[in-house]
Amino acid sequence: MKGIKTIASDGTITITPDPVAIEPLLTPAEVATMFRVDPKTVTRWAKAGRLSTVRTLGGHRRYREAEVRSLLAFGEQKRVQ
Amino acid sequence: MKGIKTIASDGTITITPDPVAIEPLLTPAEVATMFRVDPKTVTRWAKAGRLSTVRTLGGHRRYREAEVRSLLAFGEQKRVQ
DNA sequence: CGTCATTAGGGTAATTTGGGTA
DNA sequence: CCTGTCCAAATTACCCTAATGA
Repeated sequence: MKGIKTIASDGTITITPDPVAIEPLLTPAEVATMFRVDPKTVTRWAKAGRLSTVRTLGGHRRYREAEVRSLLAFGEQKRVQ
Repeated sequence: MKGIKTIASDGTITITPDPVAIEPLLTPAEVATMFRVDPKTVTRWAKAGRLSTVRTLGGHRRYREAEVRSLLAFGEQKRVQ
């Protein structure tokens, strides 16, 4: 069950979007690998406000995949010397 | 229909045929997906009292969707360009 | 009645945080 | 200004078996 549709005993019907599709997140290590930098550097970007973060209840950071990919795509553009 | 139909901003559709509202619950796997952590980590949060839990008669944990979403939003930081 | 994915447990690696420094 | 590294403490991930849920 992926939490798409639930029917309570009282007849309540709840349709919930797939949690996976709501907001794909990346770990610090994954972002670091994508940018070919140290995870610590990614943390500094987050601290500086260059990257938005979602925190786990334990304080670890998670990064939005869409935002990271967008930043990566921008950097991949060829620049004229 | 005698029921009440509500559509949340996140797309969740709730049809309640009775004035009594039933709280939507999430499985450990769903909460883990939303936070991008292991399901066992969600269990640790519950043990530590950081998440309120609803137990099935068999001992499995269920989590309140509203609480999970509010915790996710709380840690969000906006990007400063 | 079985079937199979998920969860609860517990234990042990791996990762992340934060500060300070190069 | 930006990045990599060392450190200790905290958090999270992965391993297993047995039980629960759908």
